[in-house]
Amino acid sequence: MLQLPPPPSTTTFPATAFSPVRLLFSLHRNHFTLTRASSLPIVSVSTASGGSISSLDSRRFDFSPLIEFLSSSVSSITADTDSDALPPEKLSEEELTLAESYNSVPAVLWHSLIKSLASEPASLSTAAALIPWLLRHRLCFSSDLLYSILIHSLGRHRRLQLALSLSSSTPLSPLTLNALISASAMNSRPDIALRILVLMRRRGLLPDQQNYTLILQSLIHSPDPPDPSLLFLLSSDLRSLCLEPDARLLSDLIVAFSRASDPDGALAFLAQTQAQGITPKSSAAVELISSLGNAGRVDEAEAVFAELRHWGLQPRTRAYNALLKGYVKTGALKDAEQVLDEMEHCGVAPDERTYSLLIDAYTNAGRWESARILIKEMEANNVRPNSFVFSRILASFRDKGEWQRSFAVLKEMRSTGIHPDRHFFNVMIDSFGKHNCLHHAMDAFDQMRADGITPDVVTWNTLIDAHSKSGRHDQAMKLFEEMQISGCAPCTTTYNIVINSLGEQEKWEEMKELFGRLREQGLLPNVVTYTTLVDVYGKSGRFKDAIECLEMMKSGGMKPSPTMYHALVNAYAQKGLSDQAVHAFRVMRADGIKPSVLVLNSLINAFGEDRRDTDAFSVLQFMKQHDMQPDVVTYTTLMKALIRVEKFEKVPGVYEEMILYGITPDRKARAMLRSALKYMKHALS
DNA sequence: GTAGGGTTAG
Repeated sequence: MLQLPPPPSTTTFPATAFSPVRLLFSLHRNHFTLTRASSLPIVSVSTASGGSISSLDSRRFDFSPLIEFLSSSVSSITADTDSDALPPEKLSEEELTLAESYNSVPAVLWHSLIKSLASEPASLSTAAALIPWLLRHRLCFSSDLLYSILIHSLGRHRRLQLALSLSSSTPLSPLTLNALISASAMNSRPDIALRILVLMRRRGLLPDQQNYTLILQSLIHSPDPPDPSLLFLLSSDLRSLCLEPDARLLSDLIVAFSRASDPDGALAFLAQTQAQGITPKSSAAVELISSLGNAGRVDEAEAVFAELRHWGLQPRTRAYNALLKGYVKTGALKDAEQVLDEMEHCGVAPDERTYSLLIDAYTNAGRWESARILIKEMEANNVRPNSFVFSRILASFRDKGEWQRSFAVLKEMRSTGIHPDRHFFNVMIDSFGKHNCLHHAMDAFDQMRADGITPDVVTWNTLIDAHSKSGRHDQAMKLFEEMQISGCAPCTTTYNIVINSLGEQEKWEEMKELFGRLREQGLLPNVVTYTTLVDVYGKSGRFKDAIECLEMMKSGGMKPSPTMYHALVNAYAQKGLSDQAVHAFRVMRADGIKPSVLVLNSLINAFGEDRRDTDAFSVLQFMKQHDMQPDVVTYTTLMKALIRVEKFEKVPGVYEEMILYGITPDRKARAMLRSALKYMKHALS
């Protein structure tokens, strides 16, 4: 039995509490909310303060015959599109009588019936069938309004695909398009929402302002940072709209650009906010400070932080943390320490993140003792350190090559009563692996499992790569098998690691087979996959195969990365094929990739190996002209080029220039100079 | 104005 409940006499609906079906009423006028406990959808109406619905108060409508009729004829209605066009007189007597009985149902009730039917998977098709039926019998008008209600409801119930497929059979009016935009945004597909928005604008239609907010919210709430191209599209569209965004929209824009690592975009909207006389939300300012800090732009981060006070807002822990992050990032330890002092001065309590950031800074600066003291201070202030801090410390030691300290970190951690988590173990295994201590890596792996932590795909990948990198390819393959037996599904990264391993062994057939298996598993090769292939083929002189992989990637719609071209240029360089290297370099630039010091170093190597020392030095000129800082590899490679053409006497000058530029020579650079001097002496004697 | 951080592959 499907019916509207009798109108309640008060706004508290005491009768419904005892009803066999539980109804929830919204407090808003003309707002329909419902939950159902029976198998049939219930339509309920809140009539808190009268209004258009109050005239219905004495009526009850039973929709169950209609729903029964629609659900039994759903297939014929949807399959036979002509039925929509049938005039009512050609329909059965039974249907006409049925339609007749709903003559006096007001539009709002039809709307809520559509909503409630669309909220349940079982009655979705009935909802879709109801609309043409209503139109056919002229019981309710404005087809696009009805469809937009249905689309909205589908969007709200995570049925975006259905909403989109519905749009193909619906006239795309501003109403339905707006509904589709909102449904896409609510289902975390800002990309689709934006596509529809662009479509609307091309037709000269104005999207609802609310939709911009929805799209932005969807971009902001996604776990990944917002796609810069989507943000660009959205903001240029907003500009062309010539409308003043409201405070919320502006703050969301600042947050979105900050999260997309585009502080300039965020700053532009901050300026606009202030120009409109609006104070931005402090959460937006915090995101901006954090983004500026990440980019190493601490001065500007400080300025925004100062603005916060200027707006009359008292910075809280989060704002301080954002500022602190910038100082830690740029290694400004003194400033970082001052933040903590100022927090204390202003009575703002540091939290776990505040301490973590500072501990991170101390560890990066090699001040392990200071970090330890801070951990103690943290405990004293009842802020519990967690596995995160220790993972960071561990990673810092790993990057410094101080893998031996892993044991001390683990000990310290355990003494603080913190259990290492999976993340911590993964970093630890990686640290041992990167420094060729496979026994320790395996011990950590065993320890992890003994602690009841199941290795994840990162754990296995790290282990497999560690073995492969130290030349134990067979062991790497064994672990790859073991991983799968344990029930851990390999990901694209796993395949990339194993493909690299096989490529280094020049096991081309097995490598191709694995590349095929990657796709069979429903995984997709990524830029790293293709770069790995280019790299291993290139290094063994199989340039034709390498180019083929590059083309395969491009035809797959993937943008080649700088690393990809670097692999190719490097491969040609090592074989002394300088013309080919130059060609690859040109293709790279044609693809819109800015040359990096890395790829230019390879180009220098290509010329050097091909005895074209003058060309090698012109690359150095190119670097200087384009404001790129040559590094120790640049100069070492140049010295090597000179030695190759036996211009030993020029080598010391290059070495001196390097030192003049403030570059510290490493072991290889010194060795290069020594061998030049040795040859010179030999030539003189 | 109640949310922000860590790990693997070229």
